[in-house]
Amino acid sequence: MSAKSMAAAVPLVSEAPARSEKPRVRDRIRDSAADLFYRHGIRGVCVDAIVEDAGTNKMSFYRAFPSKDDLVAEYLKDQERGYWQWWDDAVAPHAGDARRQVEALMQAVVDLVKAKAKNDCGCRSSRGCALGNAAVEIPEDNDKLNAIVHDYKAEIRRRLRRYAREMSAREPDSLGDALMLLLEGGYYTRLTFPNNSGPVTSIAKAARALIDAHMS
Amino acid sequence: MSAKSMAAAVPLVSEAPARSEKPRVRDRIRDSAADLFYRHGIRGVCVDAIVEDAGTNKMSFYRAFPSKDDLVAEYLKDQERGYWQWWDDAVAPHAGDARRQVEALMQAVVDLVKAKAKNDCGCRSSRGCALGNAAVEIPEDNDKLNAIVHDYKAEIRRRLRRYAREMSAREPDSLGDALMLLLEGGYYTRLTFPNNSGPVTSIAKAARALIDAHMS
DNA sequence: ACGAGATGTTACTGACCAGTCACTAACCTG
DNA sequence: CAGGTTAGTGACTGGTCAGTAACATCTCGT
Repeated sequence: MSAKSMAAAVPLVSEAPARSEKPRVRDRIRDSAADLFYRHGIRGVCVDAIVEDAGTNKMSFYRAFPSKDDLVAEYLKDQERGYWQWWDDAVAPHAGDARRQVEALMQAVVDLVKAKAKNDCGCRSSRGCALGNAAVEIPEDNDKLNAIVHDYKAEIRRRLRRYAREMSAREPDSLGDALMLLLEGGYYTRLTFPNNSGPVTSIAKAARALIDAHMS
Repeated sequence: MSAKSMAAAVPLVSEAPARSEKPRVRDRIRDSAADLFYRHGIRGVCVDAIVEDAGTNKMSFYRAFPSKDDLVAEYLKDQERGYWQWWDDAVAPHAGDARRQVEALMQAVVDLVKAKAKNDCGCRSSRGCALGNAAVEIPEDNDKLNAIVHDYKAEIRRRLRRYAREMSAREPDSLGDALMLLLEGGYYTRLTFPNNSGPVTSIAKAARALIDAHMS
């Protein structure tokens, strides 16, 4: 946790580079979990599979996380953080121009889909939205996890409605919601159209048409 | 399966109506499974829970279904059949007018959302699309179940593109795909906006705007 | 009333899975 | 080098779950 221990992870002298510096167990677990949860679903991945993938063991897991659910919560929050990072990067070049920001966002979705696999920004896309998919699996009485997903989706809605307002659209809330439907539909359909030819490839064009319709 | 056994389910004379004719075990299992799978997800419902809800026992279950997976396959196909029924009913009043058919379909989605709970046609909506949600849970190596979901989504896409073509839209495939994104987004967001105020309430308006944009 | 097919009961197997325990080994820091 | 921290091992508990076996009962058409 301390700055000192962080520095210690960096080799002071060049050493046998056979295997790069092994990160802390906790981080390896998080990385493995992110990968496995995303690909196989949360209920489809057991703790043993995670620790095996992370090259560690169950005791180290439970020393780092009180329970599997706590790891899931961290996974969801990590995915959310990464998503907002990706979002902000996509819209940053057009600050002050809400319309261009939305268009850049939608184009970024298309680019993500057309990218080979996991790309630099750490965003996975081949199975759509990690948080949305989690909503299918989280039991309804799990308030903690459901709240994470709900807050995240509510923030998406809030942002898109704000863009619509900023571009002075007619009925900005309707436009914002419509854009959200496109976006969510894009993620959802990735589950069954994992190739680069699914309906999501039309999302940028559709968004432009929708915006035009609200800019009389 | 035979016509004779079907007829036997219909009482020939009026009889004690205390409890309506108890359907065959197999059908009760299917009904319970449909309800539980939809509400809690497929991996979240065990065989014991299904047979208890159906008022039967595990042996009768395995006499009627070779495995849980076979029940899941039937569940998915049942849901699909019910969905097309609902779809066809929604568009039937506007046969020959593709644009009105799409508009009626989207309005039917809104109506479904605004309906209190499960409605007459047997369509459930509070947790979105049963088939789409299943796609989150089905392991990638389960070709049989994945094929069911894929074919279903491909048919949605095919139909919407056909409507777009029939209404002589510009770039009909793009319009069809855009409509599909709206539709799928509507289902997906139902998971996290289960009330009647989610983005899906804007779907009919959004669809009209999109169609307009393709009808210059 | 009878037989056959449909259904129920109980108990079981084997696999999986979350979480724990006692103990050991490596490593960093002072 | 001492003592704390971090990580690894293997065995274990208690629970869940899919699927099966043997046997008992019910129902319905004839």
